[in-house]
Amino acid sequence: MPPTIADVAHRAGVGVGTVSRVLNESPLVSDRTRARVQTVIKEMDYRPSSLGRSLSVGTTRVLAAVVQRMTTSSALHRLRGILDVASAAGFDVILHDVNDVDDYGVQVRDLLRPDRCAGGLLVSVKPDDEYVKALAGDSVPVVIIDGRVDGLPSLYIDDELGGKMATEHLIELGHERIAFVGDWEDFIGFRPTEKRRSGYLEAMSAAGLSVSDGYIKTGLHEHLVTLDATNDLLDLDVPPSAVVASADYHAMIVAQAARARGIRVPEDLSVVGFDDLEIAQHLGLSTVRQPLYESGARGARMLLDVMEGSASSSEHIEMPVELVARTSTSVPGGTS
Amino acid sequence: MPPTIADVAHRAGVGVGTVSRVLNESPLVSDRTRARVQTVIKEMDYRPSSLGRSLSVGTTRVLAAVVQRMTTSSALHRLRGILDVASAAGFDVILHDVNDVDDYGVQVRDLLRPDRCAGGLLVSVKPDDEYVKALAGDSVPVVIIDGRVDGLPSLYIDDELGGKMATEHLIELGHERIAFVGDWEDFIGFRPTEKRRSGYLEAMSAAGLSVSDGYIKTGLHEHLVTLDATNDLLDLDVPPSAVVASADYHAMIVAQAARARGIRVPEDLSVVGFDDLEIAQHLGLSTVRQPLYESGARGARMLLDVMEGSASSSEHIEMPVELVARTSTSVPGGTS
DNA sequence: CTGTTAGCGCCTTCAG
DNA sequence: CTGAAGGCGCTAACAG
Repeated sequence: MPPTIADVAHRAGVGVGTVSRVLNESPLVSDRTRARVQTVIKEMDYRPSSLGRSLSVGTTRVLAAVVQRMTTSSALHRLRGILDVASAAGFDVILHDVNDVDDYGVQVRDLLRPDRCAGGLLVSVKPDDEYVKALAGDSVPVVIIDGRVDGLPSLYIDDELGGKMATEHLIELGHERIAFVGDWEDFIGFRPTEKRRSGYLEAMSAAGLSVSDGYIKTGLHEHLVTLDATNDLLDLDVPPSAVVASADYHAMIVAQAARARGIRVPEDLSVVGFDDLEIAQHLGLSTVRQPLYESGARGARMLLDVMEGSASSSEHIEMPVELVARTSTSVPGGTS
Repeated sequence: MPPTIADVAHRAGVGVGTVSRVLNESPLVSDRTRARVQTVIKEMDYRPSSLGRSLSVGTTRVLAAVVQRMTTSSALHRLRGILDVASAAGFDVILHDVNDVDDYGVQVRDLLRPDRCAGGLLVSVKPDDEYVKALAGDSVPVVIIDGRVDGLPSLYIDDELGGKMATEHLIELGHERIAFVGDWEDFIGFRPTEKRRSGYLEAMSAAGLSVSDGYIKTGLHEHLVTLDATNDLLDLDVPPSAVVASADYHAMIVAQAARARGIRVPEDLSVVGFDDLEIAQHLGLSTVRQPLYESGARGARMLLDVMEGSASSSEHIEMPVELVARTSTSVPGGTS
């Protein structure tokens, strides 16, 4: 129903080739005809069909972003970064939420084909080995955001370092009884929580601190009810004086659980999160910041580069993490 | 580079028409040939090009979701609902974040065309009047999620009622000094905050309660620093004993601001939010729940219906709001 | 039942 | 500089 290039050509009294040329800003058009064609285009409110164009040139003007169980705000922030640069570059972005453990490989492989998109962003999603190898096949270029896989351009942070920084912050404040609460809600991801926990353990042992029994509460998202986990912690004979949470989301809940029992934060319990969501700042939550929006934006830019061949197809970029001390942590006993 | 339908036809020793027929499950194919073709398809790992198909049938297998400044978790939850049903129906979804006040009309109009998608979901985005009229043009069908516009199928809630319910909850608990804190971060939306505030005012006056000077803090997102707003409130000679926030996000900050000055929640200050985000439950936040995920899912389903003509193109559906009382509200002075 | 053919809308040679 | 024609991958209408 919308006008086609032929309609425009007809009305302007030129051939479709000419219209196509003015559309693509080819210099091979006289100013006169160009002007005439452009006028007609305005008149008819003509917009070239992206479908026709894509089929013809063999490449789409869309990027695909694959996320998993998009429940977290961190995914949202990354997404914004992606959308902003994609949009600025004139690309649409298809958002795909993988929620089936079993055939996500198929889902992703089917999505990442030249007829659906020109490139893919795997956000916190780890392609299975088969897929990584098959990438040589008919897949479009891909970059990993929030994860690292050999052979694929990736953007990631040092989760272990992050966990260590959070813990060291507490140690420096004088804490000795430090617990760890976290989940690994990701089922096809990189399990950052495990690495953060390693960092925690490392920092503890480096400081000669021991981790008491029951001081580590981890589990699947659905099973780890952070509230309960925190209560368990607080019920111990020797409860922790501080806890490092694997994410701001959990840190918020830990703090709430504590306050609900009359335990003050940070006076009686210090809490550190991870991510530095927008809300963290408003809640005064101490946390390990990772560049969320930036990782999305930079990842998208990287993909664009790879797509046009101006970037190596196997760059690995580590984004910085940084401790942000706010008011949810203090020396044991309060008063900082 | 990927195999085409012609390749398959050739290898299977049949015509492209036949391959197309088995692809589309036409009954007009003998079991024998069908089997042979399918075998070849597997062998070659052939997948039909969505591009070719779309161009041919004249309609895409993609939905477009338009959001504005996707910063809130509520948008995220709605999005999940959309993705789930779209994906189940075999549709891709393009996510478009409008972030330019000026030409969002153009952006949206260009996006909502048959060559880019088969239907559009405007999430908390209000199409300008021009656009609504122009919908008769070459636009694809559209449904509004989280808003109501005449002439377009819409899904919405009664924001005024919600604001009223939140306020009445507080009133029933015995509060008389109730403040309102909210923002209207949306620049092209339906300004739900205004309606919620109206509901608040209505409830107050219905109860014969007066709203003191300075008890209403509203403004643009960037300018309304909730933390400051709360402090202003608490600095008043006669500070409120309760506040209704226009969203859980702000409620969380209000509560934090209070606690930071040693004001207990809910003993010294009751706080009600709006939305019932996933985190609200874990924080014990009393709030007015609106069905976020459901609105996305149902909106998408509705769009699918409209697209296949099985639904009136101008249905209005009001989703229910519900007060969820938790532990951030109590009678003035605490206890209970 | 099945092969062939004509488009779908656009870009890109290839002659003029 | 510009018009005409071929082809992108697929579906649908048409002969067999």
